Amino acid sequence: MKLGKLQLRIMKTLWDGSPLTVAGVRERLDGEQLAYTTVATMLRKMEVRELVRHTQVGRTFMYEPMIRSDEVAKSVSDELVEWLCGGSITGAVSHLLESREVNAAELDALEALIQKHKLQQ
Amino acid sequence: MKLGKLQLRIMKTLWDGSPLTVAGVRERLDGEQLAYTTVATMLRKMEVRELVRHTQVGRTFMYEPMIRSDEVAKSVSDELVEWLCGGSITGAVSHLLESREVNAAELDALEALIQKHKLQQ
DNA sequence: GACGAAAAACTACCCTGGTAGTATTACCGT
DNA sequence: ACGGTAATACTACCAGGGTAGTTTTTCGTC
Repeated sequence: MKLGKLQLRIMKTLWDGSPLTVAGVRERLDGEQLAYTTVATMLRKMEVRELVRHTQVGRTFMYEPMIRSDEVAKSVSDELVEWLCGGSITGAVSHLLESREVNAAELDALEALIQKHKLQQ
Repeated sequence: MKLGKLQLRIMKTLWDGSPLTVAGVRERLDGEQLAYTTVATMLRKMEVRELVRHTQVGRTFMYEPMIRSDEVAKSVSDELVEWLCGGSITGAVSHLLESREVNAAELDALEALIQKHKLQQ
């Protein structure tokens, strides 16, 4: 999948509510304001890669996402897990836990999460 | 931090044991064989970015990593967690669990992992 | 029908990763 | 001292992300 930073920001904007015009995407984008043409150019490039598609209303393009956020989340987290520790989930989670502060409440939440998954099996 | 694919492969090679010559890195690299000059060029580029450094022995360069693997792991996983779910660890782990098959043994391992962290607090 | 605003199209750059060919340098063995 | 080998240096190229200016089209309004 492999999205750039701006591409992801745009996708998030579209996932948040679409279809949107270029101007609509631009004004809803988080962070610094970009030139209109920057957003338009990026959307065109993303359409070539089939990340988004547009339909025309009058002379205006309405953009919509063509991939779901969970697909991207999966592919990115797959990549990370592969990257970080050769595909082992426990390895990945271990890394996550080691490398930052996790308070007791979060640990409890994680425990509950695992219990839930155990039941589902 | 932001390493490319080849850059990561090279870093892993160096983390695995350094210093190494260009030839040493090349032959230890996983995956397909690359041209000698490709590896050398990449190492030079990486030195500019201070990912590696070299010392000279005779006319030969010995390369060493300048960043630790856990620094990279942290920065990458930070980015992912931010990316995926705005910084929530449980959210990230939830994504990991949802998006792939996790067997009972792994769930047990995860549980143990969390217990261990609970004790450490 | 002319004009202005807004939209898209086109074009141009820069940067970095990746890949590798060619040139140069330096050492070593005979 | 010379030739070969192996090392680095230099150069070039492609792709894709990111940024934005300029040009063209089109539509609505006076």
